[in-house]
Amino acid sequence: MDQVAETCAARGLRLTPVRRRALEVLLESHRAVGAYDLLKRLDADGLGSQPPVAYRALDFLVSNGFAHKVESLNAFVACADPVAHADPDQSAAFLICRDCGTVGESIAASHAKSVADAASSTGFAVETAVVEVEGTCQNCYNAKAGQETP
Amino acid sequence: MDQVAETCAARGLRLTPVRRRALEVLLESHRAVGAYDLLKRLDADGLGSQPPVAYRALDFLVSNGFAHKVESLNAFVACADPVAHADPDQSAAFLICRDCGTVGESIAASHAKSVADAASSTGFAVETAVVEVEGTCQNCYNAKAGQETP
DNA sequence: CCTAAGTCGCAATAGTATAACAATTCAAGC
DNA sequence: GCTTGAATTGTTATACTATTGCGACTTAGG
Repeated sequence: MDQVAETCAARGLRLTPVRRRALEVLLESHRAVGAYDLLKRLDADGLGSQPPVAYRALDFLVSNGFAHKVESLNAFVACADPVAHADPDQSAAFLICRDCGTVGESIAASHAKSVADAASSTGFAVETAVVEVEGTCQNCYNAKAGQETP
Repeated sequence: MDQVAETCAARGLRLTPVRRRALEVLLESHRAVGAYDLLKRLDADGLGSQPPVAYRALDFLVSNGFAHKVESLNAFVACADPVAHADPDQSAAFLICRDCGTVGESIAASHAKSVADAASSTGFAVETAVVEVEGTCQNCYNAKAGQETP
């Protein structure tokens, strides 16, 4: 959060109350947040109640690399390392747990990059790469294994 | 198309008129097709006019590995090789051109697989992997290069 | 036959996202 | 301070994507 504030200052971006609060919400919930869930939170804080409020804040965060959209959930997460993703619209890779809903940005860069490289080598000019893996995280997997015939 | 018909017969799946026509539409347009675009086509053929008609057909095609959903477009494409994707919900990788809209299933298997493997090695139980690269395909890239200062 | 699973037709509704435009705020230069 | 232009916000309306629920019907298998 402080990182982001600094980055904004450095780049002359305006981290307005709505945008700041939106990022806080994403950071607090370690899962993907839908635009309308975010909107509820913003509305509760008196920061606006109409869809464009949420979408504009999210657009800002995403296009400046502070958050990502998880396409397969139609939802958004805070970026794990805003500084590394200095470039807007940079690629990331996500592990999405279907049981607990957490979204990890773990295997990230290397694989997103290798995919992008492979695409480039076929003459395709890459703009963004989306890599999303859905399944069960280790915690939930263990938990389920423990439950069977208890 | 014939392949799919055979596969359905072999697996005891019912390739009904709506489903067959839906697959034809996907195959004919070498781009991603939205559910409502598909619905228009089906309606024109008197095969139904309500959203569930399209979504049910698409569900059938996707869950049997005859088509894929392109998450970043909220649209669907026919699977390039239905037989290879014998497993339902199998992974694929797409190259999506922002200029001409074509969706290629090119760099596919190897990368989707390596991503899935990497996830597995961290203890994550993979169910599906989504790999989508957006950018400009070679054709469009060359076309644009030719256009500059004509 | 008959029955159970799968499919279809239809109506309603839920969820996601954008367009358009007026009003306001802000930072910077004069 | 004042002006000006760009960015941001407020608001309304609307478009697009997707699912739920239920009753009717078809179909394969007993």
